[in-house]
Amino acid sequence: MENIGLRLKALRSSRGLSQRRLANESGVSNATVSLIENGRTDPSMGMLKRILDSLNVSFAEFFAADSLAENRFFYRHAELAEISSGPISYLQVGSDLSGSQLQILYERYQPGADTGQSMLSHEAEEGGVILQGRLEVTVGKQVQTLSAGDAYRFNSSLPHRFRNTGNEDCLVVSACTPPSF
Amino acid sequence: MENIGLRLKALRSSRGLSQRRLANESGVSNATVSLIENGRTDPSMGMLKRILDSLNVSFAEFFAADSLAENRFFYRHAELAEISSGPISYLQVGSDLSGSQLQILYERYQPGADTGQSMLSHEAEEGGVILQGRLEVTVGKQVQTLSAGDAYRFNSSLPHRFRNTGNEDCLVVSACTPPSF
DNA sequence: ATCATTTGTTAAATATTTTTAACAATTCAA
DNA sequence: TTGAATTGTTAAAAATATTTAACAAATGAT
Repeated sequence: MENIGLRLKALRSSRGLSQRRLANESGVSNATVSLIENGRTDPSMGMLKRILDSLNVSFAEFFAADSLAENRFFYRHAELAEISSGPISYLQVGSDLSGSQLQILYERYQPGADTGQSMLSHEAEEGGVILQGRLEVTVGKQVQTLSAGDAYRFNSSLPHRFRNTGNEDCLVVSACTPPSF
Repeated sequence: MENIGLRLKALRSSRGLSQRRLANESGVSNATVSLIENGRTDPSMGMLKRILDSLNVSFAEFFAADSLAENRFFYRHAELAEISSGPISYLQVGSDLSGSQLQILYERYQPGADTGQSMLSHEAEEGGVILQGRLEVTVGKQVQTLSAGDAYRFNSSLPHRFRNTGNEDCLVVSACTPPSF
């Protein structure tokens, strides 16, 4: 049950809980949590259920990530999938987009962060809304600096580039169809 | 874990398997299957997985029925839920219809099978298509004998009755909204 | 630095599940 | 009807999971 352990560990740490804290709230021992997470035991349904209950996660939700096509509707911020970090971090809504036509990202650009001038393009359509900071967006030969509340939208086949020209982090929510990476 | 046992039992019998047969193909003892089905034990995830594997059902699929609104879209014939057997057998598309407005059934009437003249009615709307055999349908004061390709449709508040007047099994696909049982 | 918490892990004791092996009840064939 | 095979169930034995209680390592506060 290696897989179950890994998934539980990810779920617990995404909520910022310690093994003991989770164990207490679940009514199981901390040893149980440890053994399950490390795949050193084959937990009973009852144990797993008690733990998932205290996390407000149903069996269905817990195992939903199994299906290739995801069937989850709601995601806590801590559950967003970090598909890239560094000067630009991308948090994706949903972890498995196979079979999906839509990709939604929560992006954070550190000051000076730049997607580069490579101007790479791909066959898709994308757009986004700026939440905080300043973002210089280049599409084709046009350049604009956007700030909180502004938005963009274009065909991804046009060369494009993003750059944080401000001195604070820039936050963006973007969407792309079909998913680009 | 009462609920899980019932679901497993439904799943197994819908495939026409005995406890021993399923146990052998899963590599567990028949006692385990019996204990789980009757809720007399709290099975380990490993045991449940071995059993579900041999049924070609993933955890995600098995627990998907947990969500009140089902999120499955496709059902193999062997997965239809047998909600009644005997002279008239009803196979339902989907096992949990709570929250759903539509019930779809695959019905088999043995020769002579009769829903009875009780003419009970309920507040709903229903209809169906005959696939094979002959079916005498009574609605209010009207009587018709339908055969393959024919169909029916009426408000369930009218008294109605179904009877197989032919000498071969009669197959019907019906729909009802809201679900009647 | 030091002490006190808190972290995750693990061995031994306990509790539970799982198997083995039997049982009665049913089904099928002759 | 009979015997043989299959059904689902269950008690006792065997195997395994869970808890208790300890440990070392990391963290935080004074």
